[in-house]
Amino acid sequence: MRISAKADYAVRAALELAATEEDTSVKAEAIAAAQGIPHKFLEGILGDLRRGGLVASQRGGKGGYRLARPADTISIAEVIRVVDGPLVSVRGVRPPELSYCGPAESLLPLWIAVRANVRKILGEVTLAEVAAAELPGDVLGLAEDPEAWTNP
Amino acid sequence: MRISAKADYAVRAALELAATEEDTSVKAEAIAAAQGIPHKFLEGILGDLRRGGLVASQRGGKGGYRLARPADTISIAEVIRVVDGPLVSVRGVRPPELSYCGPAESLLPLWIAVRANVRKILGEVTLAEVAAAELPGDVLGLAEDPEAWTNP
DNA sequence: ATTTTCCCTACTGGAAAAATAGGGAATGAT
DNA sequence: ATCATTCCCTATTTTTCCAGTAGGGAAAAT
Repeated sequence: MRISAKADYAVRAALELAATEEDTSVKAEAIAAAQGIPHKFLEGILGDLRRGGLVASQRGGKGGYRLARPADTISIAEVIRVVDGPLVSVRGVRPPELSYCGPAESLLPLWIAVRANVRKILGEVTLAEVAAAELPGDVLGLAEDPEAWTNP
Repeated sequence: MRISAKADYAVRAALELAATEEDTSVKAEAIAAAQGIPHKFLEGILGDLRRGGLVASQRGGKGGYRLARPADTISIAEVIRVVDGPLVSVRGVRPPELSYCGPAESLLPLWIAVRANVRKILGEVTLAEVAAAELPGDVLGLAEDPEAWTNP
């Protein structure tokens, strides 16, 4: 299960915007520099976010990007979906479109359960919370377990 | 977050073996036919599983594959790790190797939490449970929620 | 008018995923 | 001993998608 560079970059860019005062715009170049993201690649991502209705843009001298909605109303899941499509997929298709037979039949509910669990986390955490380093209690609980940081 | 064809195939192949009586071997071709997996591709995957110590093989006329350990001691996570490496990665690297700065700093514990949650499910569910269509209670609970089956 | 910045299209290089091909080595049956 | 079967290994192909690049056009401010 791999999270793409695009999704990672998109979330980080959105976090930079979330950390800015409302109604001030940030230039793509500034975001790129702050987060170490290739400038032109980031421009494409910001375009996706704009078309997805998550950010607004302004051209010209004092131009730049800002969030289209308050940071505490945008979940991490939303950001990822806008740039990457479905949050979880198996062989490129969404779990509900899969069909298994024989002893593999219960694999479908298993993938569904995994997806539900991922959704629960990424869907409840907002840009505001991550930017302020104030993750919800249940998420913090998971992340604080030292076991969660060990490798295999 | 995408689960590869290889991981999906590997789990399904392992489930076919789990559904067989112990100490009887199944030919690669039979598994391929039962699950609709390209034969030669599957042979490579079975080779990985063997080198990973999850299946044993036998050549010749009555040859084939069987699980190297009881099906209730092999988790889905183990199968995926053997063929695909790390269960969860961001831009190809494991979460603990990542480093974020500025407002993105709390992104790391978030990915860790996601990974912990995925591990909890795929690490506790065994081949025996899936093959017998008897998922653990907590997993079933997640999968039974109708909300979990809706698309976005 | 000029500078700045977003915006759009195309495209490229490369890696990884998915699958194929062909033959060598072990095993069991005849 | 021979033969069919099946796993085993290496290499190659084909495809797809990811990540990044390039160049210029359109809007806005100064």
